[in-house]
Amino acid sequence: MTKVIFKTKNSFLSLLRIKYTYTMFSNSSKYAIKAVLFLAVNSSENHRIMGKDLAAPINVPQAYLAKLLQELSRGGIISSKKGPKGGFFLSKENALHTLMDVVNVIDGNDKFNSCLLSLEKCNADKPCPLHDLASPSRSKFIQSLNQNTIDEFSTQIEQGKVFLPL
Amino acid sequence: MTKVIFKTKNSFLSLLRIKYTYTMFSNSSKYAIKAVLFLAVNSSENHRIMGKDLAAPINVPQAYLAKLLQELSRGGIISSKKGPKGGFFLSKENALHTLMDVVNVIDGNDKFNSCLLSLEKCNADKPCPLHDLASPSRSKFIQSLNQNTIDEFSTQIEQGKVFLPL
DNA sequence: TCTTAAATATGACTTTTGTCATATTTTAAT
DNA sequence: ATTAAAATATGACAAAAGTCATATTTAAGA
Ligand code: FES
Ligand code: FES
Repeated sequence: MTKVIFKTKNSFLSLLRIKYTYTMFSNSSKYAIKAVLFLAVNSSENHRIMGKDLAAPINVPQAYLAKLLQELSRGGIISSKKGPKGGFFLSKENALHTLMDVVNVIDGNDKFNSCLLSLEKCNADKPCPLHDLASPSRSKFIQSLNQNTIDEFSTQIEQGKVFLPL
Repeated sequence: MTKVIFKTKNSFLSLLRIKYTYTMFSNSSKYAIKAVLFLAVNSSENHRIMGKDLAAPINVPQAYLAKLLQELSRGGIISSKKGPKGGFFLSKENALHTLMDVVNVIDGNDKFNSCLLSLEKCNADKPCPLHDLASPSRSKFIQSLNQNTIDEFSTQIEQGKVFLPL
């Protein structure tokens, strides 16, 4: 028997969210990336966006997002202005960061550099059984997380080549 | 100031283990995969291996591994025999399972089929900004998790093409 | 049959991650 | 100056993942 308790609107909504999938990103990082990219496309120095207006379009719990935005702001990934007419935005310099910078701020550094199975560094000379299956593409993926700027991603979005997910 | 308390030998050892890296596998799944592959190479119907003799060579905490082995056994991924001279082993049929079967038993099903960023299914028609970077290789990887049998992996290990990590 | 060696079941506990709420600080506008 | 609207700091709490320990069950061998 499944027991469900409805406490608040948010906890109800969270039932609809799919959690904990194997994507190498923590939920927090995913949320943060979505927020940053949304800001990249929709905000600017003089068009700031409030936390609560950001939460809905990217489908992230408002209170949780608030916390993430604060971490991103502290980490220099996004900019903000307090008070009335305040909000969050991406400066030109902010947009030069990479997505790896985003996850480093949210989840800490050095999460991507080890073997799929072992505790050692991934090593082509003594590959684990999954190395050849995963490693070439994996390192390419990690490389673009490290190299492509947020600005580049937002250009792709503006050109309609890729889409910002809910 | 870092405060470290040494409680037991195992909790000391666990300090040496690298935890929580972004590899799409949970620690439990990684441990389970290592255990299964080790059994595939080193055990047979009439050469069973005890839990405690398995823990050391694959560098997994003994008590934790015990629990995983029990789940794997219940899930039909590995075989076991109780009592003196008992232990764990892989039958011929066991070895026909895939690594995806292993992680399904340990972490539950349907962990691999969603977009890196969104809650929707990954969708080539409306790709998220990371889709093209990750998806082609990712689906190939997932496909071989689903198709290659444990037997095939163990052959590769026996041929010295790949190695079982600590 | 008794003893002993093994897996099994069960669950307590810890750490990490995810979630939500609230008091404080800053600043624009009146 | 005062007010109100925003971010910020802080932390309580919940859920999931990881870790460890112990009592029970099964079966081999004396
Ligand atoms: S050695 Fe395991 S992924 Fe490279
Ligand atoms: S749409 Fe996001 S990974 Fe495919």
